[in-house]
Amino acid sequence: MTTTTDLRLDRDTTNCSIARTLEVVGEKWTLLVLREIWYGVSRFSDLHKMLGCPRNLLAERLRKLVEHGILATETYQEDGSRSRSRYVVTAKGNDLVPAVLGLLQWGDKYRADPAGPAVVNRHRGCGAALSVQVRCERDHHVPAAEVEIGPGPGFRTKADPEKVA
Amino acid sequence: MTTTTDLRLDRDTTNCSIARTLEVVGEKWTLLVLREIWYGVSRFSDLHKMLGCPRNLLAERLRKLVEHGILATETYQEDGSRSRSRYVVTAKGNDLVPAVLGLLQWGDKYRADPAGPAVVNRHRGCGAALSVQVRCERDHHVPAAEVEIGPGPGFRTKADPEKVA
DNA sequence: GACCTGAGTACAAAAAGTAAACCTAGCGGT
DNA sequence: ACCGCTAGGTTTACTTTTTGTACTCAGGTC
Repeated sequence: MTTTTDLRLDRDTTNCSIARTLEVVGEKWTLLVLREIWYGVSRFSDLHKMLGCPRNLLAERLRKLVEHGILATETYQEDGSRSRSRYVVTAKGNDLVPAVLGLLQWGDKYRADPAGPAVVNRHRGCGAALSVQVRCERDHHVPAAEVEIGPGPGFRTKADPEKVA
Repeated sequence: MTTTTDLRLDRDTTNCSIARTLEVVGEKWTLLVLREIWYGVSRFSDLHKMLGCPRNLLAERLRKLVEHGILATETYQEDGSRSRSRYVVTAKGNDLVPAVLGLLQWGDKYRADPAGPAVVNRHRGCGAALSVQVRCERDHHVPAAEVEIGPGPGFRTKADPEKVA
């Protein structure tokens, strides 16, 4: 990853999509809660059992994820129990899959268990293993060294934070 | 994302590549430090200026990233100054690009500034815009709904954490 | 009416994050 | 030889989060 324009030092850093995403999912446990729900765990007590995190944090993280529309609650009722609610991932939540699989892929490569990864992801139907890739619109595979960062429409400088590029 | 085998409730969660990755880069500021360095900022004081984070945290995060081989230090010398060190991303660090661009892409989609994103990423040379995608080995584009999770070689159950699948 | 279970809330202690002051080389000027 | 400047950190005192555990609450079973 390199840069041609000098975004370096007078860039206004308040408009950053990475930071904005981390505001929502960057706290401890949040992405692991999502992991469990993707893996099929949906009830509060099961999530707590799997994660081993404090119950109040689990409640808070779930509340925030629901607030942001990443999770939704569904009510369900088992025979001989009262109705309860469970958590499911929305389409907005599913759009986090590439980012999270990116983290998973890095962990598989650099911090793997001696026995190998605990889970593998495949393309349902086709059965082939998955990878997360950076591609350009012309469908070239883009390695990190060929990523070029340039100012976008919302680019601002520190000197003049009103004016957009 | 769905699951066929029941990974749900008796899965041993201690072998997880997502969690392992977050142990290294999941603390506050860490991914933003990497962002700045990818954007071309490399000196301690410049990083501090751009991020506005506490200096001790910046020092600690840099130390941890270097320890894990995600960053490396280089010494350089400007005219009339003593030699100093700056931080550069290693190949191991660059392998985090897909994950971080995944976060950026989500932020661009759901939490964009009214004016648009501050930066855009392009394929150097070709000039086309980038996207992060999940693909299978047969090169199908895989939407979240078609991701199938199954036990991998390091899969263990809670009941019997010794035995791998 | 006593007891169980799922889904939380409440709270004290520990850890992490924050802000600002302080330290420490080397340089260049005098 | 001393002075002050600068880059790159440490230290310290304070605030906020996270942790672990205990408690509540509502509906259903016995």
